[in-house]
Amino acid sequence: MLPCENRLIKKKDFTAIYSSGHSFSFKNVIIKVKNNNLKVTRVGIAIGLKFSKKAVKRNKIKRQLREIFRKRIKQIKIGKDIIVMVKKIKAEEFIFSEIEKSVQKVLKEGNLMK
RNA sequence: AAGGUAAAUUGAGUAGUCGCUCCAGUUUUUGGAGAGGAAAGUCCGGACAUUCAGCCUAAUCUUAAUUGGCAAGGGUAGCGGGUAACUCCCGUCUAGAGUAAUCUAAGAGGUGCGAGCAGAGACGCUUCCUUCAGAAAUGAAGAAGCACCCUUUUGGGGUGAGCUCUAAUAGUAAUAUUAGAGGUGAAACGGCAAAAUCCUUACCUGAAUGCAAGGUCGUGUUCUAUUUUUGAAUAAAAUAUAGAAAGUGCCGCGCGAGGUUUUAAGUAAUUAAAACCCAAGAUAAAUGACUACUCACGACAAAAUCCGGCUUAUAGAUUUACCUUGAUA
RNA sequence: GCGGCCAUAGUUUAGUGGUAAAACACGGGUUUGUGGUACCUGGGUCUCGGGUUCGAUUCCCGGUGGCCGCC
Repeated sequence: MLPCENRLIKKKDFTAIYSSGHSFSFKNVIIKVKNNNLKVTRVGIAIGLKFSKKAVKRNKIKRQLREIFRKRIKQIKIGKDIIVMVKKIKAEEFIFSEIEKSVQKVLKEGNLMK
């Protein structure tokens, strides 16, 4: 789990990023980014019913994404708001290492790494 | 040994590193706790909260509120019991399925069950009608009284089972068994009731909405209306009250119809007593990742007010009781 | 989370236990030199699985998919 200051919580922030954020994607992972005028990076995760109808699967991918960003939070450029979304995934690709790789690629594409 | 029936338990484990939620301490890292048998579907029933509550009667007065009754609405439907309550559970009767263990059932009465004819009376008979076969005539199918015997032909008679009533015995009761009587003897015996009730009967019951119920504190933003003051000409500022929009803190929120063990009552569901125990409480919402070892190589699936049921999903493992068949003694 | 509703032809709707209906659309045919119009005609697993019933789109139970409301 991420520390409190690195979480993206408020509804306003989400709608702002959805409307005017830059988006990048690789395979099944999509990212939306916007500058905030703070000294921290904030990450929000959006997993809808469309990903899977089962709560277990949705919870699991949320946890895995959080773990990925927790490891990398200090490597990401400061002062960004990020939303992460995931499309439907086949059972074979539903593995931690696979998701980690694709997230890594997306972050490079968006030029977010230090 | 094989096959079957009924039920119960479990739902990978151990060690380490980093990280999350809550609690306690302490003052900057220390200790403890952290998803399920279905947490699910939301199909029922409660607890709890808010709002509403017709008529009569008695209690000094008042009230839905205490007593007794009615109306309206809702529920239940073999019989008996359990429970806070239930469409649940237990026991039992009847009917049906099975060699059996056992399983299934919403199982009161009336009205009703396509149209017409005969008939006292039709859901059944016949005809129309529908479907199938056929070139057609026509035949078959469209729920439902039986078996046997005698006589003999479009019929007549007898016996049994079945039906109704009465009595005795057993049982709290539904009911069962035995005995007797009655008419019927084929067209009136009997079937369907899941329409979850149009009417009746008996019994039970305030109703509606649901924790996004509801309560409370403060902050600050925007808009609208009103009042007062300043001010002056339609504008600005301040104060107070009310409403709306957006966002948010706290309570509700987990010690409870609670668990575990023992004893007692009961065929059982369950109840009573004693001892011990405290076991998630989040709010963009906590359980993940990595490493090592073991095996059966891990199914279905994750709390969101709480509890009792029902229903549906579920890999594998373990246990108990019973039944049938076969073998041996 | 709590509560409610719906599913019938390609689309929009009827259908209160007894042969699945209408409009538009679509396919085929006739008329026409061709097209339109007009006329004739065709196509349903009544969302899926059980149950009650002689008989179910309709009644009951369960699943699947979709939609809506709530400080």
